[in-house]
Amino acid sequence: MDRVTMADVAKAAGVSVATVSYVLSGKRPVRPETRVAVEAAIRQLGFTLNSAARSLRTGRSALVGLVVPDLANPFFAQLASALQEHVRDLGLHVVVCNTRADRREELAFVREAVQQQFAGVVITPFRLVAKDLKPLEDAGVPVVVSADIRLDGVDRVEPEARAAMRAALTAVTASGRRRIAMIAGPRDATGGDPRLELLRALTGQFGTVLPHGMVVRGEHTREAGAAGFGQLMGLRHPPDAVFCANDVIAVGAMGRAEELGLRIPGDVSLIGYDDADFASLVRPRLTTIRYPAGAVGAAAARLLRERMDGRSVPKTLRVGAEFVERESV
Amino acid sequence: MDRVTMADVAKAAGVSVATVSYVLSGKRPVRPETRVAVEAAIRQLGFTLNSAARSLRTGRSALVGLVVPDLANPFFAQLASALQEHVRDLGLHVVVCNTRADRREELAFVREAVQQQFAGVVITPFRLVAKDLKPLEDAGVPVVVSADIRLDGVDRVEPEARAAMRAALTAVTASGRRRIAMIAGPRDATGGDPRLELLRALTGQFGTVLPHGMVVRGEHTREAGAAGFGQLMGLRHPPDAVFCANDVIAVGAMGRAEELGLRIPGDVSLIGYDDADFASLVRPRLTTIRYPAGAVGAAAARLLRERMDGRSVPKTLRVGAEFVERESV
DNA sequence: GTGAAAGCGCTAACAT
DNA sequence: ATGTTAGCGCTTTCAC
Repeated sequence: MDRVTMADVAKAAGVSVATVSYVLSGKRPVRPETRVAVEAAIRQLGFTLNSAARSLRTGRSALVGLVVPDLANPFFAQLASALQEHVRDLGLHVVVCNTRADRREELAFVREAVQQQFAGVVITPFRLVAKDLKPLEDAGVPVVVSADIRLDGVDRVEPEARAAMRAALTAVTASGRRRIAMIAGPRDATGGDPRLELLRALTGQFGTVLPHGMVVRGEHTREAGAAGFGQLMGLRHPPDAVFCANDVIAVGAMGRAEELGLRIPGDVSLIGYDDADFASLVRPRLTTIRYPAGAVGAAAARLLRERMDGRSVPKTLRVGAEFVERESV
Repeated sequence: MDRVTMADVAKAAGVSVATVSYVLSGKRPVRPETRVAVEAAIRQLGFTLNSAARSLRTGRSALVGLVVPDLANPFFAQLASALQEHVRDLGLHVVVCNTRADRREELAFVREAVQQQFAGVVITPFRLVAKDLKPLEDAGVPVVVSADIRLDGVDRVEPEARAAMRAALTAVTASGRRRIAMIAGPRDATGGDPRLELLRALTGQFGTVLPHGMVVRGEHTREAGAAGFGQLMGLRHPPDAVFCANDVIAVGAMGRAEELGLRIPGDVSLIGYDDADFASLVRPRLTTIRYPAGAVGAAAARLLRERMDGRSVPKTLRVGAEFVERESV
């Protein structure tokens, strides 16, 4: 019981392999009766296309790489889920690449994507810069960068978070807080930390500032969140409101607050980012800026498809972020 | 700037393509100096293997499919992460398949795996039965089933949860609870619900029973957890301890308890399963049976590798589950 | 509207 | 220890 090939189908249907191929691809007209015969043969023999052969011939695989710093972070898990769902219709599969925020792993996956002739790559670069993505462009692999950093010449999906951040600041200052701080991502991350930049840009409008001493940095982990929060609270003049680069960090901070006997939001307000699903589960429920992973996945899929359909000018899609007020402010 | 092929490398190194291939694969001895020359040429030309060509030739791709009911469930996200990490060393990539517990999607992915000649498949079947996996075996694709259900003839990784469940029951009965209930998975899920069977088998030893009326069923979602809990609490004689088929369900139940004004564990004990990372985040902290996703991923990778190395008799690996006592009992 | 045939870049006999 | 070569199954040009 060997593999069924197009040749088998062709023989069974009394046509040439070329015709079988064209019936499948629709790339040239086929007489209805021929089509029917071929389709019958396909069904009868249980033929399925060999994608390795197709890839070899066309120079493109049916794989989309998803490169993220932490697949276990619910935000990225949901992104993976959504992306997969959306590229399925295009007959594509999602290959996940967990880089653990490590630059070498990111680079390794970029190389893999070229080697495997991926149909596309969706990446949230963490320590990669624009030119690291160059090999992909050179190889003609469509790239979508999902991050709120400015990167030229590539398709991007980024949050539209200004209004949400403003709303957050409004809520924070309305509850009398003035000493704003942030637990941001690592200094050496790609693009610094755009969420920090946004916060900084906006604080001025609220009669406050975000002095350097009020910004601590770390990885996007609970541990870093705890450490950062501890650091902040050890200051001579500790903050009364702490923004976090994402919800994972915020949850770490919340844990440390409890250990320190600090009440949230009584003693200090805490604001997350992403609205990961545990955000509404922790106590107090985390007030956060929702960046919908599902919508991001959908946007990335759209960008990818447009590229594959021939668009050649870079495009960026904005996904709306939204202030979600719960109990931590 | 065309793609660099083995032929280019061979020419540059002054050898044949076969030699280049053998240098790469190590499948036959090569003189050191030859090897060096080839490696130099590879580096210099920036050659990378075309995996489509290799796959076409060998009849095997470098892809491992991970088929799960819900990629957004932290347990499966971590499994994906761990699996990827472990198969990387084998030069394999992980293709994720989110089936949303839908039998048709599960079947579709099994077909895909055959068509794409996957190097292996790790699957947590939800509505698939043994014979649905047959096409994979026929195609010679190594399969690892990750589930606590008995399936013959395939490699499996399953939890060793008896002791943990006994510990849970001990804790529950020690706090005076006797009216045990369970929110289990759907009746039509593959293998029924083994976690329910385990609980049922053990309750007898604790001087209690698990009558049919005390078992409600639903999907592995928060909504189903909430609904199931509500149903249980609407009983004439409601339970004073509720086991859940996983943590997602438990969290749903916890939410409904709050809406109902029921205190946990004051009025009713709640026990989860998995120890997803939000389990320690909810309040009260969820007491649960930890099934370590990372270890499951590692075990699956090991099984896969052994198969690829030639083992032909099915094998099952057990991963220890552990009772984690927190605040909900 | 259909067919014949040339490869895509590898691997693995089968030589030597 | 190395080289030659057939062919994996498809897509697509060129011919009819």
